[in-house]
This record gives sequence, structure tokens and C-alpha cells, in this order.
Amino acid sequence: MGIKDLWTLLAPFGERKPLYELQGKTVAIDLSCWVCESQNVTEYTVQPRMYLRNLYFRTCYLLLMDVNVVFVLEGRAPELKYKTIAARNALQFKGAKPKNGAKTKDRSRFNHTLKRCEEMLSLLGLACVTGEGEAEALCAQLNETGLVDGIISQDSDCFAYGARVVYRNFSISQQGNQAAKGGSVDVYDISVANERLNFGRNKIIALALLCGSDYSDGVHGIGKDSVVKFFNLVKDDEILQRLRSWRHASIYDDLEAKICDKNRCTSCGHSGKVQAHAKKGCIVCKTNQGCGSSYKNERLEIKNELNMRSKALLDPNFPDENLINEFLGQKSTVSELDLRWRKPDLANFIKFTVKYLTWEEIYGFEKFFPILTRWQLLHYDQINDKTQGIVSPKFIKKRRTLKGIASYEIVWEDKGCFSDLIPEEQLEQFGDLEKLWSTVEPQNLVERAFPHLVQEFESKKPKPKARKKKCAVDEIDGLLQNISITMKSPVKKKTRKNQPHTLESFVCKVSTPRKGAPEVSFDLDQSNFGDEDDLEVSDIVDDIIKRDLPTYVPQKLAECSFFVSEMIENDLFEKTFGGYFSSDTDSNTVG
DNA sequence: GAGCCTAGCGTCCGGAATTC
DNA sequence: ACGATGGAGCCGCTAGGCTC
DNA sequence: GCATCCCTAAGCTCCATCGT
DNA sequence: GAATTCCGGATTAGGGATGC
Repeated sequence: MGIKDLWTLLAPFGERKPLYELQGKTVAIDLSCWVCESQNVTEYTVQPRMYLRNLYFRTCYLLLMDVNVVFVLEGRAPELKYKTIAARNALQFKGAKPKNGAKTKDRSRFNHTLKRCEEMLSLLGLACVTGEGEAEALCAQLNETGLVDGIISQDSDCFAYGARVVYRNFSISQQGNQAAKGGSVDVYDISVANERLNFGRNKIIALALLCGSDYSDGVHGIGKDSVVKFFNLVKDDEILQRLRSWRHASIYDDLEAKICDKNRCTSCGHSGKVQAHAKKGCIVCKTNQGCGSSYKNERLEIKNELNMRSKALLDPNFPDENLINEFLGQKSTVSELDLRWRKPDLANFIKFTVKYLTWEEIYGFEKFFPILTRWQLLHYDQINDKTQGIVSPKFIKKRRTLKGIASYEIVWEDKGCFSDLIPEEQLEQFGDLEKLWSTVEPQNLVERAFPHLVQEFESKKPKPKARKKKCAVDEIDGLLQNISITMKSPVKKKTRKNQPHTLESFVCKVSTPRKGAPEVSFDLDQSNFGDEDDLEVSDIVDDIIKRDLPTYVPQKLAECSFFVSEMIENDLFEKTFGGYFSSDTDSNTVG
């Protein structure tokens, strides 16, 4: 699809990005690309309207992500493209033969498909734009004139039509390497390619002429490598004139004669044979043996261009001016776009999906309801008639966080617009009607549209208890004043899950009575400790180092083998308690 | 390609690899 | 009466297999 | 009854129960 | 070179099985 090998050449400039990068942007969508893509997924007979289903979910995704979308439909196909269209028809409707009389090379059937898409999009409140020619041509024009930030398309033709940014391989799938971010897209910015390789729109058209595109087969025997080599010699704005000059310019005859001249050295380009220059040198190069090699590359480049030229001129129409005009000619003039998102039509959408997607009414409602509520949140202040076709927020149920976005779960109620939409038995089967009427919306939108609801919800909700201040090590000093060491049985108390490493908990642990060991317990005023105390042995030791403890404290601690071994391991015991013990005492106690 | 359904995880820390 | 505790249920996210 | 070893889980919130 | 992201290993608490 598009210009042969162009995506390969542009690949180094493409970047896989998460879809949220499109947030706030305006994008033109080549609708036919999405339709073709979906139809290629499954056999037409298995799922004839996959394109509608995927179009719906993709569009919803973009709308809920705050992307302004402009769908562009195909106009009249250029004659140049009839051959491609016939081939595409065969592929798209595989398994379902066209009805009697249907032409295989026109778009009547495909246009019918696009019309159905347009109908569904209009139920979503979105307008489509139809160009006079190819959709990608209009998309590119919108992009070139700055009316949209980029184009979602699979078709590399866009660049030949003048597109600046193309989003390719659009996917909202939660799977793959961008799963966590929810969908991804390849971003191609032609200005980057132009900047780095002087590879612009004219060269892309030249590539289409030489290698082939939807409009032509290109020149037989010419591939992207030789074309790229040739492109390196010519500036972007000179390339098309250069191709035109192939047929008439006499310079090519001279170059051909020069290349074929057997009395010209292929290394330096001067008179004489390369072997002779190698032995006796070149007079012009002023060498006695060998010669310069500056002509070597130039000769290869000239040969490459002459080779391409000879192949191209076998086609009497080369270069095809119709094709150049197709890409460069301005077909439609669009000076402004109506980007307004109109009110989604819930009732007719449900009828539409029952008819074309065989969805149950309640499923259609479930899928469409969040679109309607989002539209309401975005446009609430602009809705004049607040009774028709909208719902009212009943209350905020709870706070939610979706993909890191702080949100509220809102329960809505119908003011009588949507009764009888869903058959009673489906409602009964569904059960939880509050769930059916709930949506999750970003907090900022809810606060803007329904501040009273937020106020009500926040005032009802009990404020979380203020956490106690984290206890810094230097604050322990005061706390330790309250410690009194007594000889009594330790209080057996089940430790809390994820209990912090408090001095108390540590001492309790090491003082677990063993046979023959004196029992030690610390009475500590626990109330002054914070919830998040996170003291480890090193913290405790640091603290002990800082102050003068009564002699008996380290002595008691020294009796705790666990504590001592920890400290020895960390080379802390000597530093800390060196002053309290003689070496004899040490050797008796430690170990 | 995208949704649906089901099942399972949910500690911290530090170094290596990758990206900017 | 109040706070601590434990447990059930839920939440947010990810993954895999299947269906539309 | 206690110590030791080995294995596994590690989210949050609400609510009922229990002890002080 | 700094910042960020991943991933494997470490840490901690708790529970169960086993042995003394």
C-alpha cells in the first residue's frame, strides 16, 4: 500500500510512541485504511462488519483520550489507480463474490462500506470530510496547511501528497511492548528525514516513479538501493527536473561516451588505461606510478544513473507527468475544518448496532454510555436544552484511578429520555442497574461540570487520619529518657504485620528468654513513636553511639547473642562499646 | 484488531541496560 | 466507647487464550 | 513448649469482632 | 554523564513441620 520501499527508507526516522502522545492533538484519519485493515483480519464470511466494530472502539478510545479526530473519506479514485483497486476489491471481499454486474475496478462497494462507517460516526457526533480524490491526498493537504497535527494512515502516499507527520501502525491493544501505556503508534516526521538526508516530498515522488506505487509499477529492474545512491547526488527540489532531463538532455550521451571510452582511466578519469597508470603513472596526476582515485566513485555514480536512465527510457511515458500531477496538484481547497463534537445519539446508535453488529441493546448501551457522559462533561455549559438526549449525574460513588488518572465513579440517572431503549428481560438479566448507569470520569472534568457533586462527595467522606510525624533518629533521644529496664517476663504480643523496626520491637526480639539467660525487657512510651518508624539495627547503633548510656545498657545488650553477632558482622561492636568492655570481657561475652 | 473472560499479583533495593 | 486486629472483598494492573 | 528450618507473600478498604 | 527502566535477588514477617 503506497510507494514501494518508502516505509523501509523512512524506518530509521520512525519512532514507536505510546498513544497518549496524541492527547490534545488534532489528527486526520484515512478511514479507508482502517476499513481495509479490519477486513484483512478475518474472512468476510466469518465477520462481515469487523470494520464497524473496530472503527467504533478505536474512535471511542481517541475521544475518551481527548484527541480531536477528522475522518477523511475517499472521493473519486484517479484512473491511475483502477488496477490497484481491482486487486484490493478481490482481497477485501474475499469469500463473498460481488453481486451480478458489480464492477471489479470501481469503488461502489467499498464506498457503500464507507457510507456505513460515516453513518455510525455521525451517531457518535462526528462529521466526516470527503475529498475530491484520494483520502490520503486530502489528509496530507490538511496536514500541510496546519489544520491537523498529523495523519493516521498506513499509506506512504501521504508523504508524496505533502504530509508532514504520519502515524502508522495505530493500535489500541493493551498487549505488546506499550501495553502498560495502552496502545501505541509509529510516528514519522518527514522534516526529520529531510533534515538528515535531504529526503523530501519531490524525492518521494521520484521514488514512486522509479520503484512503483499504487499508481504505477515503476521501472522494471530499479530498486531502492540504486535510487538512494542516485538521490545522494541531487537536491530534493531538483530531482523531478533531473528525471525529465533524462529523455532530452544531450549531456547523458556525452557521459555515456565518457564512461565507455576505453582510453580513459577508470581510477583518475584522465587519458590512458588504468593498468598503464598503475605501472607508469599519469601525466595529469603528475605521478610516476599509480594515479589518483577521485574518479572512481564519480564513475560508479554516473554509471548508476545511466543504468537507471536506460531502463526508465524503455517506457515512452517516463516520467509519467500524470502521476507527478496527481501528487503535486491541489485537488480540493479546505481553508477550515469543523471540529465540533456534536451530541452523540444513544437511541439511534443502539438501533444501528442491533442491525449491523447484532449487538444486544444492553451491550450497545454499555459501550455507548461512557461516550455520551464524556460528551456531556465536556459540553455541559453549552447544552441549552438540558432535558433532551442527556442524563443527569445522581451522585459520585467513589474515587478511582484509571491509568494513573485521578477519577470519580459517577452514577447517572435517566430523566426520561432513554426509557424503553433496552428490553426488560435484558435489564433483568443484567441485574446491577447502578453499575449499568455508572461511568468513570477524570476528576478535573467532573469538578468543572458538576462542582456541587464533588463538594457533596468530599464533605461526606471522612478525612483520612493525619499520620503521625515520622520519628527522626535524633528525636529518639528524648524518647529514650522514658526507657526503664526492669527484670520481668516479656509480654507476649503478636507482632503486627509489617511491623516497623522500632527499638522496642528489636529489643523484644533479642530479649526472648533463653535457658540460663537473664530476661530483659524495655518499657517504652510507645505513644511517641510514629507509624512509619523504620529504624534498623544500624539506626539504633548510630543513636547509641551518639550518647552516653548507663554502663548496664551495653552490658545487657552484650548478653544478646543475636545483637552482638549482627554488630560484629557490621564492625560496629568495637566502635560502639569498646569503652565499656575490657578485652577479657569481650572475649567472654562475644561469640 | 479489539473486547471479553479469567487468573494472578500486590515487599524493597541495587546493579545493569537503556535512553536522553 | 474506643481502638486494634483480622479477614473478606475489592481495586488496579498485567497476561493469556478465546471470541466477535 | 520451644527452637530451628523451610517456604511463601509482600496492594488497599471496609467492617465485624474482640479486648481494654 | 545523568536519568530512567527492568529485573533478579534480598529482606521481612508469618506459618507450618519437625526435632529436641
